[in-house]
Amino acid sequence: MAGETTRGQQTKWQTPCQQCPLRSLPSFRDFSAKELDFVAQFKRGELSVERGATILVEGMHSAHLFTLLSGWAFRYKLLPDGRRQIMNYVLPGDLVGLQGSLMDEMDHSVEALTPVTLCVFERAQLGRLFERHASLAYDLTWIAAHEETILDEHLLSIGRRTALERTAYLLSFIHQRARSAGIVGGRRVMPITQQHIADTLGLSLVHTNKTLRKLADRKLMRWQDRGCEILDAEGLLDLSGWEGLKRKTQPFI
Amino acid sequence: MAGETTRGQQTKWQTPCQQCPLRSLPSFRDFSAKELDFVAQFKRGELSVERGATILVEGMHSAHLFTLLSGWAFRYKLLPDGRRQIMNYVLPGDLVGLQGSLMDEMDHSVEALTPVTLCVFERAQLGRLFERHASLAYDLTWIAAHEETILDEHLLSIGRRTALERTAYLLSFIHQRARSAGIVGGRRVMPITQQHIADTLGLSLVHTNKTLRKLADRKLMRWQDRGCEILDAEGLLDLSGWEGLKRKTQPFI
DNA sequence: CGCGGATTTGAGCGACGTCAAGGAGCGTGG
DNA sequence: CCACGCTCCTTGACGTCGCTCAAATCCGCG
Repeated sequence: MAGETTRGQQTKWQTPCQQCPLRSLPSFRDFSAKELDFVAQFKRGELSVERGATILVEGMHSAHLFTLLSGWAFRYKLLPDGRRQIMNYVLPGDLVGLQGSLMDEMDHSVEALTPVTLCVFERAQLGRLFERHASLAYDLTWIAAHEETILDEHLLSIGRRTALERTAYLLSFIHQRARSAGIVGGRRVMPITQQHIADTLGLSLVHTNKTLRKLADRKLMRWQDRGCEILDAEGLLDLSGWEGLKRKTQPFI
Repeated sequence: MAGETTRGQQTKWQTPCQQCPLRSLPSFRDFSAKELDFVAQFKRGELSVERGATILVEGMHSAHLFTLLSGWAFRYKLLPDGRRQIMNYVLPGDLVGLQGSLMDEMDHSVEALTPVTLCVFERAQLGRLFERHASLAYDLTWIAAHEETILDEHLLSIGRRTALERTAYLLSFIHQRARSAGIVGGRRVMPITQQHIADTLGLSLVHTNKTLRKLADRKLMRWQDRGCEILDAEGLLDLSGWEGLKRKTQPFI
C-alpha cells in the first residue's frame, strides 16, 4: 500500500519528518528531538490519492492511520438509502483514522477533495507510542478531544441555527481552518461543491444554493467555481453567532 | 468542593475505587491491580449534586474532571439568544470534563437530570497518568474517540434523518446506553422531558410531542411522566436505520 | 460539438415551527 | 383539606422555511 517502491530501492519518500513543511507553520506545535525521532520511524511511508478517491471506508478495519500532508479531504457517513452527512473536513496536519485504529472498525468514510498526500503510520505501533512517549500520547488525546469540540459546534449549528446562520458558520469555520493550515490560495478557499455544503449542513442542494445567494447579495462572499471567496469574514462570523476557533497552536503527529 | 469533611475527620468517601459498583458490570473493562491503585489515588473525592444543578459551565476553566458514578446528566451548548442544543447524555461510567481539562476552557456545559454522584479527579495529575500508565492513557484516548463516534451518529441523525427516524434513533440510543450502564429501572427509562428530546434532536417542543405520539400510535413506545417506556426496541431500531451500539465493553476511569 | 457535472431559478408543497389554550399532576402554604 | 402556582404534556390552527420537481444555463473536457 504505502511505502511501496517505485523503482529499484527507491521508496516514495518525498518528505522526511525532519523537514516536514507543516512543522514550520506557526499553528503547529514544535517537537522535541526525541519526539521527532519517534515520529520519523513511526512513519511508514506516504500515500497519494486522486481527487474523489476514498481513503477509508466505514465498516472497514484499517491497519493504518494517517496524517494529511497536503490537499483536502472530508469525513462522512451514509444512510442505507444514500443520504449523506459530512461530519468534518480534513486539512493538512489533521490525523485521519484514529477512531478506526482504536475501535475495531471505522465509523465513517474519508474521501479526497483534491489530490492528497498522507503520511502513513502503523496502527500496530500505537502501543509503543503510548508506552514510551507520554507527550505524544497526550497529543493524541488532545486531538481526539479537539475533534469532539468541533463536532459539538457543528451539532449546535445543524440543530439550532437557521440555514443562513449555518452557512455563514460553515464558511467562517472552513476559512479559519484553512488559514491556520496555511492553505488559503489567494482569495479562493475551499475546493468543494455546493452539494458538499448541503451535505455538511443538513440542507438540500437547492436551498443551499439560494442561501449562498443571500450571502452573496449581502456581499459577504462570492461563489466561484467549486469554492468561494470570502469578502467579509467578520460579517460572516457575526451573522453565524460563532465565536471562532479558540486554539492558537495545535499538536500533530 | 469535593472531599470536604462532613463532621470530624470523616470524608464523604462513599465508594473506594476497589469496590466501585461499576467495575462489576459486564460492560466495563477490568483494571489491573496497578491501574486500580493509581486510579484510587487519582480520585480526590466525590461530588453530589441535585437534579437541575449545573456541573460544568461552558467557558469555565475547571481544575477537575469527573466520572459519573450514579444518576443522569447531559452535555449542551447555548446560542446567545438561548437556543439550546444537547450534544449527549452522561451515564454512569462516563467521563465528564476531559475536553475542558485538555483545552483550556469547557466548550459545553453539563447539567444533572437526577441527583448525581461524581468521582472527582484532579486535572493536575493527568500528566502523571500519561507518563506512568500508558494503558490508562490509551483508555482516555479511546474514550475521546468513542465520544466522537457517538457525535458522528448524532450529526447524521440531525442532519439527515426525518423527525420520526431521529426520535426513534434517540430512544434506541438512550435505551441501549442505559442498559449497558445497568440502569434500566423496570420499564421506565430516561428521566428526561420532551423538551430535552426536542433540544437533542433539533426539533421544536410541539413537533417532538406530535412525533412521540406517532411512535406511541405505532405501539413502539409509551410516554410516561418524564421518561418513556420502550415497547418495541427492535421496531424502533428498525425505523431509525441505526445499527446500534457496537462496543461490548468500554474502558472507564 | 456533445456530454456530464455544477450551478441557477421558479413553482408548488409539505414538514416542521409558532402561537395559543387547556389539562393533568404535584408540592406548598393557608 | 383546598387553592394556587408550577412544570410538563397535549392539541388545534395556521404560517413558513426548506424540500422536491423541473428546466435552463454554464463550463471544462474529450
